[in-house]
Amino acid sequence: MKIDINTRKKKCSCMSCELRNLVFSFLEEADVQLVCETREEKSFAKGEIIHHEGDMIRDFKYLKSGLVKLYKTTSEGDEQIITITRPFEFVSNTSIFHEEKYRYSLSALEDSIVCCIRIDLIRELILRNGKFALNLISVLARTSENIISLSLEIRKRNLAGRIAYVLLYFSKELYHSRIFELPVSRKEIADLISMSSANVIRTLSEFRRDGIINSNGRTIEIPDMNKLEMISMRG
Amino acid sequence: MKIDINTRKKKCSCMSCELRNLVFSFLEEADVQLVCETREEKSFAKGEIIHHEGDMIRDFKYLKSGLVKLYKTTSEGDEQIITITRPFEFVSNTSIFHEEKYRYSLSALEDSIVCCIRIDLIRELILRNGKFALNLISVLARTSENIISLSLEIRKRNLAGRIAYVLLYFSKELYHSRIFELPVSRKEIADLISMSSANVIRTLSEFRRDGIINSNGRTIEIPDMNKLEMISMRG
DNA sequence: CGCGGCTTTGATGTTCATCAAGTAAAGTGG
DNA sequence: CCACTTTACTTGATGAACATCAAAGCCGCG
Repeated sequence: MKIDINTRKKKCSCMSCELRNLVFSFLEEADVQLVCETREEKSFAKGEIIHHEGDMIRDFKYLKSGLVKLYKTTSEGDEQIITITRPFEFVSNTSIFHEEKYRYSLSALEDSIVCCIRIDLIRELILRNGKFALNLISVLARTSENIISLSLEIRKRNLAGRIAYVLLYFSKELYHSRIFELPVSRKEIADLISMSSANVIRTLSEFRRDGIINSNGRTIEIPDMNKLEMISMRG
Repeated sequence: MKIDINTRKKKCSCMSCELRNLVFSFLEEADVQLVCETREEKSFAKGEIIHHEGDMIRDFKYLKSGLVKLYKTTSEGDEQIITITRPFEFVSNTSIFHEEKYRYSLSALEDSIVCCIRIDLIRELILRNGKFALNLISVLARTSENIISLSLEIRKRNLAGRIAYVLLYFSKELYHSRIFELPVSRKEIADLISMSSANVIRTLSEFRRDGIINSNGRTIEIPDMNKLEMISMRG
């Protein structure tokens, strides 16, 4: 599905937005109105970059729909993927409150809609609404904790364990299904778990040969969760 | 230096505390007084555990002096060190605002003093003081970003690069000196960079043989920063 | 002074990266 | 729409990097 550049900015009602409960649950009606009027909703097609590391931070962004990856490009030019997240889990790069520029890049793995609210407005709301501030701290903390936790889970495993972990993550956390379409290339899995793409492919092939998964291109089926969980645990 | 258990709780004036500027710069005098009256200052000897993962969270903690490590114990029983920090950089595990129990353990690498403020009081201050909240968000975000950044720096390097990076971190960030005492065992370095302790030792020996460092037990001297930086960059 | 933990070094084998070569798939331009 | 180009994927072979195991020395502590 291609997205026309003219549809980049559109409006809907914030009052009924399902995400209002996540971040803006403690705002009064008037403030919700204020947010609603000044915000911009932007659509990004699969593969598009939402922001680059080094870009000036102007907006507080959260994901309304789609799937994104947060990543950093090393000086050698390869990507380190920090996290892959969906709406309701992802809010924003936490550096927005203490830095001028983004540390990490963000791009869309699926067609995505991002809601952008001026960071100045968020600051203002924090200043005058304690409940909003307290809730926001909690949401931001959760986002960071998820990233840290993911990194710990990955770094303690070997190649097979990492891949099993990632497949289970996609299956259980993102798609809630035993069958799903991988939203990423083999290379991107490699960039997420810090292994070579050749070995990611090899391991997926071995899983297929051993009946741990059925796969066809990016379609993955997990016939027996327990087997994969065993590999994830002992790897 | 041994610390008597009776000195665990002591008081000093918060008004003049150098850390007031970091976290409590936007409190009014009366609130600083309130914090000062209810807080507890606890001393921990080198090696003591400040809290275990799984402990109930009651306090907002920050480090007044000393050096601590934040870590997680895996189901196999080995430690993954998340970060090693000093005062002025470290504030607290960010899970305090959205979880009941600590996710990670914290222990003292050097004799340390931790200032403990009831989390309820911090919440109250957030609710009624927007500037305090905004500043706190910024400090918490910085803490998380440092952890994420460290993990990215480590995971993109090989063994020698990781060790060079860690030595430079100790030298430049923690001790601001070309000569310093390692605050951690070889095994703890291994737990920080996710490598085996035997290979950490081997690499340090090689660095010594090659004149990259001079070392005697835990004393490390870096005769030529550039050499180590070269290894850190290309590794 | 003897015990246990940390450190050190060597030998061995496993794991993983790299290189290369080929195939499939997907976009691109005429 | 087809030929072309590019990118993603796949597999095997090779070697480098790293873990593991083992034995010995050192040090601090009770």
